[in-house]
Amino acid sequence: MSSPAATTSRTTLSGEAAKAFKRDAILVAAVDLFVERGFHGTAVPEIAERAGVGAGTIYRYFASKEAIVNAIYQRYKGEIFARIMKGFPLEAPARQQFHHMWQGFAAFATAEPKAFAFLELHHHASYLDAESCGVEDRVMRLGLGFVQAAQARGELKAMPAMLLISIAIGAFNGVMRKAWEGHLELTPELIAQAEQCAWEAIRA
Amino acid sequence: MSSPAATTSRTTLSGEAAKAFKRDAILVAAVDLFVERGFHGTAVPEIAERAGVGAGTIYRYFASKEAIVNAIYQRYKGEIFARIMKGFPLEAPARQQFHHMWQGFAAFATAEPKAFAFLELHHHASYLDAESCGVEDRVMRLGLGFVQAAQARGELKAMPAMLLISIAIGAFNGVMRKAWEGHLELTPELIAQAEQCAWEAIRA
DNA sequence: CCGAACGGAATGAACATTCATTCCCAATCA
DNA sequence: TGATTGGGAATGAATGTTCATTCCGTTCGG
Repeated sequence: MSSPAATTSRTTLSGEAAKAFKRDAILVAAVDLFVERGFHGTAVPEIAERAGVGAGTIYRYFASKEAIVNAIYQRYKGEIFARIMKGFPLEAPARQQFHHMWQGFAAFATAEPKAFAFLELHHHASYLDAESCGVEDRVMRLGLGFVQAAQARGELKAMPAMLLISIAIGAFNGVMRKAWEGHLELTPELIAQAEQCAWEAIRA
Repeated sequence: MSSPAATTSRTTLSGEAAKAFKRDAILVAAVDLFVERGFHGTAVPEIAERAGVGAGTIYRYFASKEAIVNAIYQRYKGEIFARIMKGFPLEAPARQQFHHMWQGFAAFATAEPKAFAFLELHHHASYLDAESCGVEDRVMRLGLGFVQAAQARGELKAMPAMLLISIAIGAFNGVMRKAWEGHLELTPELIAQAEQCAWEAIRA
């Protein structure tokens, strides 16, 4: 991200790009394997092989296996958060805010199913560091605020805000999981139907 | 369960009981650790220590680490299935059937939170054998039948049956997860509120 | 006393990480 | 221009550790 006028005056751009590309290849390979076999079930040399690099190369980009899993977590959690925030209808009725969130999550889960599965499966795992957990916390606090505001306006059920959130997120995850397992085909129509169901679960 | 008039005519009850007890201790210890650290993250000697037996003893009761995880899966999946089937209101309206299922799941998840978390986390993992996956399939097929019957009666939304199931199960899991994380206190009232929400998600 | 059950050290395989070496390429020089 | 070279990047075999499983001397119930 930063471009320090470092040691060499005019750095080779192609070199920088190649570096970012390789780092990406490692992360993508790791996501695949972590989803398929879990963190402890995946060997670092396996990640290297799938990424098309040597085992030692991994350690030029990441300090440890844990650093990889945390980098993945923060990258995709950040990506999904940015997608939700972008164009969020701050002043709109709850139904519209809910629509924006649901479709945002669905767009992400459809575009990057592996990444979404990863975030699901590695939620609150012991190898996630404080930074990773902090990301999750901030997202949650933000959501709580919107739910409570909507409840005050009488647009959502008068139940614990956390309950409504857990039901909506849970319903979304449930649908995505069944789709991932091949029991459900993720068409735009199905996503819209699911959205309507979830809304009816939490609306006043 | 079965009492075959086997090899020894009158077997020593205390010995048999002690054996079952020790087997149980191993399974309970394994559930705890698998939930905390995952399958690959748990060492067999750790299981032995928590169960209060020697590492070698484990292999007198289970052929391998995989056999342990499958025994756990099948035991608790069977337990939860039996609980749901027991007294299921076969001829009642869908709302009542839903109530029975929701409360049955909730009773299980409250009584055995670790076991419920285990079933959640180890869903469709690569170390589950055909038998374990079969259990899951049969439960699902049964549920599908009830949902489709209720849809035919116009009591549930006219959407893909699998969608309604995934939303209801997902909502339940979402609530349990947040409770597990300490963000929600599982009182009977909260469970009832969640039930009402989930019902409104799927009812016609 | 006997045989089965037990415990825990022993074993061999697999793993995360390191490091001595090779490779690549851009800048330099003849 | 074409050969040379310096240094960062990449590599994969080597390392020390950890793990699932086995083995055998000991214990215990009957």
